[in-house]
Amino acid sequence: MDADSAKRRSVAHAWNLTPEEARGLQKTLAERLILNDQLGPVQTVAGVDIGFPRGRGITRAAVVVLRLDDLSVVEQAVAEEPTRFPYVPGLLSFREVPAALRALQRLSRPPDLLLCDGQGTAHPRRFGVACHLGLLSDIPAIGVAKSRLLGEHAPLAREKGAWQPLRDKGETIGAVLRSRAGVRPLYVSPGHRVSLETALHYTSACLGRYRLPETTRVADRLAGDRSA
DNA sequence: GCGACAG
DNA sequence: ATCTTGTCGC
Repeated sequence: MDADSAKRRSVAHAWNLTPEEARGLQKTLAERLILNDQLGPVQTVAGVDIGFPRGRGITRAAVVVLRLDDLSVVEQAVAEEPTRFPYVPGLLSFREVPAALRALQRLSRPPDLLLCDGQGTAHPRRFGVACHLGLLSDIPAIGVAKSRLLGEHAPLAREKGAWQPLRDKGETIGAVLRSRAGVRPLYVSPGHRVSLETALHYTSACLGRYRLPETTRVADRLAGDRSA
């Protein structure tokens, strides 16, 4: 094999996985997902985001827990780890999940719901980062991505709250949601223990004055450079 | 073979 | 994701 593929394989080896094996694992794990509502009363929602400070080879995961009723911050946690997997479209979770799980474990109490930065089922094998993190942590999870990985949808009305199903190969894999009038839509999809309808409901409930949910905005800052 | 491609 | 200031547009 050439030098590049050799390097990718060695990095992936930290997970004992080649990209091909990772795809196979996604298909296996996807069978265990719960895609209907199996969650209790939601009082706290956690925003999860990952950052890569100055390309220094480390992955920083930030988790911020907010109260659903007033979106005030309850608790936050950060975890850093050496980056052990390259960015490969469709395999994002293998890069972000390890640090995210560690940050979650540092919370004094698990949140009732996870709002992840990235896709849930709106993924080639229906197993985006929100599915991976939700399944491994066993916490209901929703994927809220800033851009599209795959799928098509009908034209979206310009006003806030407008949404359309996101489809791929004849199935609905998520939805595009206009979080603010005229802005680029959000790509919302179930991660684990949540239906699409419920995913849209809680994503809308976390919206404040900006395009992105407050949960991910706060987590963004923590995962960013100048903090921690 | 030629694009597309979460973060 | 990250590199980075001012600038075009509503």
